[in-house]
Amino acid sequence: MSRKSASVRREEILAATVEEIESTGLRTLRVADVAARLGLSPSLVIYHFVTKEALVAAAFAHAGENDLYRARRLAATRKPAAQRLRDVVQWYMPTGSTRSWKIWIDGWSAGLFDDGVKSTFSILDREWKTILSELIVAGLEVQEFRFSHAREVTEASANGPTGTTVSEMADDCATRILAYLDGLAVQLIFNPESVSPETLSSWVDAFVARELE
Amino acid sequence: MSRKSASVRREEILAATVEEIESTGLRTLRVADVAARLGLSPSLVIYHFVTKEALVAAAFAHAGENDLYRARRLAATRKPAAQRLRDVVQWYMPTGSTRSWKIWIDGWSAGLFDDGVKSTFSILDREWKTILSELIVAGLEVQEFRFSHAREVTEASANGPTGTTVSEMADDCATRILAYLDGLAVQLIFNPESVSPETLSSWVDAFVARELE
DNA sequence: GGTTTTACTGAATCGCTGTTCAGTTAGCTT
DNA sequence: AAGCTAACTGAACAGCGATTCAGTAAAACC
Repeated sequence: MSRKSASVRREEILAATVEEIESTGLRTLRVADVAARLGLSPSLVIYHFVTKEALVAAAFAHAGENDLYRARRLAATRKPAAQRLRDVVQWYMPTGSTRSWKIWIDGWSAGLFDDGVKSTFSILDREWKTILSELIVAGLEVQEFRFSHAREVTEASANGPTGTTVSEMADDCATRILAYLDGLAVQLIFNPESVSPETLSSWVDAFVARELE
Repeated sequence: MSRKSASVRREEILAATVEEIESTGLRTLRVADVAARLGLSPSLVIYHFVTKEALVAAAFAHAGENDLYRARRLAATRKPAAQRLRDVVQWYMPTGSTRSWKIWIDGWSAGLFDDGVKSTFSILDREWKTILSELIVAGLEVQEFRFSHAREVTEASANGPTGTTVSEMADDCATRILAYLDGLAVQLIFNPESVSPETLSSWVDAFVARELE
């Protein structure tokens, strides 16, 4: 039987874990199933990750970083900022299969009462916000975006008109966009008949346009 | 030891289950803990609900119906439609404690791979949409709301301009509002430092205003 | 007051699954 | 080629927790 270096095996196991979570969910995740998926013994999984809890936490971080990696590449193109923003948003969206989204909903649930997972999600979320926020700022600088609306919203809030920098406003804007995307993903899973992927996509476009017109 | 009628006991057990889920989450929910919360034997819980899975499903439906009941009352006031819409939206929002929201995130996760729970959530979601949708239609009739924006969005979508009734448009509008609320709730839980309840509230107001200006 | 129904319990069961551990062997080093 | 390190396995363990079941006693009913 072929042996592999620890780092390679760990990667394989993480990938298998992610697949397993996506296909059957966290509730019924068994270490044995992850191992079986690779034709390995359950002991090996524990050998590499010490505990199931740690395995799960690592798997979420792994999946999250993968998505982020792709997003960062999309954000680093030479296209105009507006287009790059669109690309990144499209990538975040549950366009094709809702399958890949299920893992995040499962992850939220796990994060509710597990501080390790929770902080992983906080971090991933902030990374996404940073990507979007920077794209927004970039677009503002080249005047692809206005910001009329966001400014108005921010000034109406309790913060008061002073002390809100452009980047803070962009952060908030990113937060709103991501929130909308998350919420729509949930809708897509629980009421797929009421929202088709296409309408969903157009709604998101409209939302972004309203934020940055 | 005091005995109670089956229906009363069931209610008690459901309430206790909801509390238990809210405080420690679904992952670690044990029948024994629910029973202990009421000073009863675990066997009794099973006696009434046959299986843990059924108990959990019933608990979600129970909690959901409770929230809906309150929402319907808020929607049936004599206030102007705009105000009632506000009230219902505020009630849906995670204003005070995020605690009550955790159960829904847990519920989504459970619904991902449990068709019983999933359909419960579909139903609850449709109920919420109906409430909002009817309020929107009511507001339109009295011309408290315009609908300029929503019309424009709908016509831009793949459906084509024909065949979209007012009530369909209101439904879609409700879907978008609920999605935004769901997404913001998730944000509030995983990045409470980046969004205060107040700003969140103002964002929602702005969103609704944009939809119905 | 007796009988039946039905809420309720305690203890035992039983399956499941994460984890341990003693041992095996592939593959690198020298 | 010998030896060491580290990946890997199989079988056993262990604990948890849902479910069962035989039995108890409140109510409800007559």
